[in-house]
Amino acid sequence: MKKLPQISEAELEVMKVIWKHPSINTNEVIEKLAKTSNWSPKTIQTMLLRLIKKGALNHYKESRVFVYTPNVAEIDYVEIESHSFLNRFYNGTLNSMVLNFLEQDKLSDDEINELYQILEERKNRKKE
Amino acid sequence: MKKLPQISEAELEVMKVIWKHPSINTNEVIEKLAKTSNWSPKTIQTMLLRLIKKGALNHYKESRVFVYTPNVAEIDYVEIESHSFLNRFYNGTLNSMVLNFLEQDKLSDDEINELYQILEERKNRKKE
DNA sequence: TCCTTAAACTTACGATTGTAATATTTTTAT
DNA sequence: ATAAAAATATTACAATCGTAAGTTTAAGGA
Repeated sequence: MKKLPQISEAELEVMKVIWKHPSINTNEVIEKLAKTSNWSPKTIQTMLLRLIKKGALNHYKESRVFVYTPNVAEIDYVEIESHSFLNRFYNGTLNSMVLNFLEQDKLSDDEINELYQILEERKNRKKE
Repeated sequence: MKKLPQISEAELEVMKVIWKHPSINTNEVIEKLAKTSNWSPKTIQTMLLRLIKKGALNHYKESRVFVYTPNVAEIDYVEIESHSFLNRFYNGTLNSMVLNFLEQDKLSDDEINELYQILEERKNRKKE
């Protein structure tokens, strides 16, 4: 499995917009983040820089501005983080987490039903 | 909801042994951690100190040594971290996470069955 | 071509973290 | 009562992070 760079909390927010809009340029990133954060453009540029240095992003110049593309796939990153999280708190298994949520009454009846449905459908699909 | 102190990755390992053995003293903490880590005793003492400063631990002197007890409940901490994790990666819901794991084929048939069983039992229990 | 401006590059700075070493204070044993 | 040993307290130091400001370079307009 590919080793992914360490991405910090704030950097992750930047990655998210780039995952959502690959081939986005500096200003566009800043614009998007202006809506969800109150970071200064300078701050965002620092984070872009750091993400490049870490190898999380690729960038190239398009006419006058830099354009960024992810160098790590969101799916891979989320997977790694999920496993690391499950290992830290739930013995490494998703089922432990679900069980724990149920025991702590953290799921509404609707959610439980939905989950049940999801699994049922999955089981049926597998059978064919 | 009570605001919990920020606990770092390494500090969390220390918290875990104290959650598991409340009223444990410095040396015992060091012993336990020797088995799972290769931290120097000094490092562990630093972390105990920081956890006290942060308010994550209580400590008192018992004869000649310090004894530590958790000042934040594991259950609360895990809950906060779980929600923060789900928010960061799965739109805040456990169901999204489960769905994602299913879609990515991250669960074995056995796990899926187990999960199904767990939910089924839960639904039946609710009904009575 | 030269100036203005926008973009990118360099530098900054305090907080937290990982990882201890050193120093001081208490205890215990002689 | 002192010395040795054990425990606690103080100090250290580089890396990462959040949060930018200042400086240089390049590009577009006059």
